[in-house]
Amino acid sequence: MNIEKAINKLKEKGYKRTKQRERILEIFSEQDQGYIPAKTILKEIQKDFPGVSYDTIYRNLYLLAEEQVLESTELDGEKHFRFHCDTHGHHHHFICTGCGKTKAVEFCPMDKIAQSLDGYAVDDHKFEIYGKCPGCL
Amino acid sequence: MNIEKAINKLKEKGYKRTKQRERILEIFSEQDQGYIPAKTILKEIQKDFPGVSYDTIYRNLYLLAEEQVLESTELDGEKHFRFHCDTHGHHHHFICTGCGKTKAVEFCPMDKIAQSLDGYAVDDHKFEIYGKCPGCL
DNA sequence: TATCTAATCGTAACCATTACAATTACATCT
DNA sequence: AGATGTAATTGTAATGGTTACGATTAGATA
Repeated sequence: MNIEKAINKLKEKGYKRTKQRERILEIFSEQDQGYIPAKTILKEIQKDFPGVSYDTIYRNLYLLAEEQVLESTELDGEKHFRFHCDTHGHHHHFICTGCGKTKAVEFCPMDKIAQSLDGYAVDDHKFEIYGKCPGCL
Repeated sequence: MNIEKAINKLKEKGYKRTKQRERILEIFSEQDQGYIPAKTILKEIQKDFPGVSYDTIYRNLYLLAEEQVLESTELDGEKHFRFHCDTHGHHHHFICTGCGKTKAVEFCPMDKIAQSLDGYAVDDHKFEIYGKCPGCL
């Protein structure tokens, strides 16, 4: 997902192109190796837009996640975001607790357990693996 | 895991038996169907110990989790706890977003993906399924 | 350019969690 | 039972991420 594509996706829904929003997308495209905490996004944007507010950061991150441009997870009580991986199908992530970088894991356990949840309505699931990547070992 | 067993486990490590700690364990044994938020534990204990402090609740919950008496997870940015399931082997949970009750899922995806993480050190993993249980549907 | 509305800013509130000094309670030993 | 050592609790405040909102600004469209 490149920036223009994302901006256009928003445009179609009536959302405007703003410098701040563009910058947020830039940050993710510059470093799309792993999940980034909201705090880090804020700090990064402040370099260009010193007066940027929390409202702007969170509103945009949540909007982008809503629109499937980003995907999010919660690590250590902080919300983290990364570009949504739409290059391949549904999958999960190994997340390095050292550097935050992720590695795709092309396996979804849901296929294996569907029948064991008869009578239950499954809305969502989370499968994440935590550890150290080769670079951090 | 009954209360006495848990208390003894702590005793062996030099931790003392206190009324508050006992009450915490009681609460979990009274309602061991699902994850309980820390906030709820606090409220419940306050009925018996009006002056109980945050420190006491969190210290005990974390201690009990550390000692494998409880297990914990984070839902909606809040820490939740439940009795540790030691009656059967390693497994995961379906968690009802309506009532919080859980259902054990006897399948761990880690077995299937071990080989795909060569060179990575896996420390932990999380697999949770969210939805509505039959009772909440 | 006028207008409409989304978006941002500045700031404060919110809320779960964490921290800590002072006090109290538990367990053990004599 | 009383003294002692240490864990545990209390009371309260700080922390930190997130959320909220009125006032202002800036895209987009005609």
